[in-house]
Amino acid sequence: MPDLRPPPGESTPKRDHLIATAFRLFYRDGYRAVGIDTILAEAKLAKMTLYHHFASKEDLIVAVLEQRSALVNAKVQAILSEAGPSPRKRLLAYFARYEAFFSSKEFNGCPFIRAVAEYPEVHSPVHQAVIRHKQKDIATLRELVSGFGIAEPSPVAQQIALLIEGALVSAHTFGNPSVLAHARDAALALVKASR
Amino acid sequence: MPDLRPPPGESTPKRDHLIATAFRLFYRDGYRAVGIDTILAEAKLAKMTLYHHFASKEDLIVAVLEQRSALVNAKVQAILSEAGPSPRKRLLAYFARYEAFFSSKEFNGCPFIRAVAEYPEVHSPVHQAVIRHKQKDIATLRELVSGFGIAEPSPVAQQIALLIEGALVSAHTFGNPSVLAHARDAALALVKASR
DNA sequence: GCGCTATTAGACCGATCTGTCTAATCTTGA
DNA sequence: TCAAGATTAGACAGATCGGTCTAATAGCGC
Repeated sequence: MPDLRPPPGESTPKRDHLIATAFRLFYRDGYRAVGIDTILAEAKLAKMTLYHHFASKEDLIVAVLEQRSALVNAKVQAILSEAGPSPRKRLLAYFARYEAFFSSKEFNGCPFIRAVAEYPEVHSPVHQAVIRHKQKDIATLRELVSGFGIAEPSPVAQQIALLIEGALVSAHTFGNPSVLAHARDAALALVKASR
Repeated sequence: MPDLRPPPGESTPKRDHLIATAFRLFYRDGYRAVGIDTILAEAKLAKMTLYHHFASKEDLIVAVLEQRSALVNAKVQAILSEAGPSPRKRLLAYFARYEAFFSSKEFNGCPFIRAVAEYPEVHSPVHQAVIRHKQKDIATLRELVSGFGIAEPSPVAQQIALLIEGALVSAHTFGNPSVLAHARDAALALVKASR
């Protein structure tokens, strides 16, 4: 009878399906624009199933972002590990992944940046989930940059992070994935200039 | 009796007050998160006054963005004209303006980027208004960069535009205005590298 | 087979949403 | 002075929102 909520983050088929469906709709239309009824209709699940796995819509959004973050990080690490040891090749592989993302027909900007736009307060759990993800992003970039043997990799990693954030936003705004090439060129120039 | 809508864009006191109030609330909480009833209560205006001046909430949002775009452009042009002819000083003045913006207590990211996040479809009138604004932004940057006598100013202007977009997003995400310094340093490095 | 839990469909709640309508009032220029 | 347009307050509509609740059912370990 208790119908207690299972421990958060534990993967179950229904929960995963809910998260996947929610992400697709949130990413296409926006977090506030999509109601839970729409998600449930699309996922063909009952309302109580959602509230069995998640405390609230906001809680679902956080879970969506965390799952997405894990997925993205795993993909990036896989790509980097098969890119070999050359720092230049690794950086280019990193950019090549974004190129594929930008050119996919589902591309609709960065789901994390859009979440911050809709939950602007820094203390919001949604905003905090984005911060956690973007911090990992920067850590990866710092590791990438330090491969070049630069004395202080952090500032350069920060700069490249800005270029990528800008490219994500700009590609979405203009509906044009080609801006990523500018980000890549600038990143290579910055690495070269700091050696 | 007809109560026809006045020509769009024509400035009247009530209309201006409505736009100013709407911008403040939209920028603080988000476009979908703020209802028209909230705006009207804050502006102390009646509902029919809003629908006398604007066809819909979306129409109001477009007007808000257009007014903001005009305001920002005027401010930038004023700052550039008092910065004198030195291209380096002009670029630094341009960045200094962002620094003031980032550090203001009202700073909550870029209202245009946040509008695109909430109206992701490129054909949406809101999205289109953002595109118009960002195109002017890039034109200003191109003019700024061409002052350095670079052979092809466009790519460099594009790269700096990405850095600024990234800084806007990143400062909001992390609640930390200091990222702008990284953008400025990278911009200077890119200009230097392309000469 | 039994019993526990997850899941189901859907009614229901109170709040909120955008937008329309009315009817009275204020403002202002001819 | 008077008529036309602008503005008012607020009721109202119809839809949707997130979330709760019930009662029946489905699935599964023992």
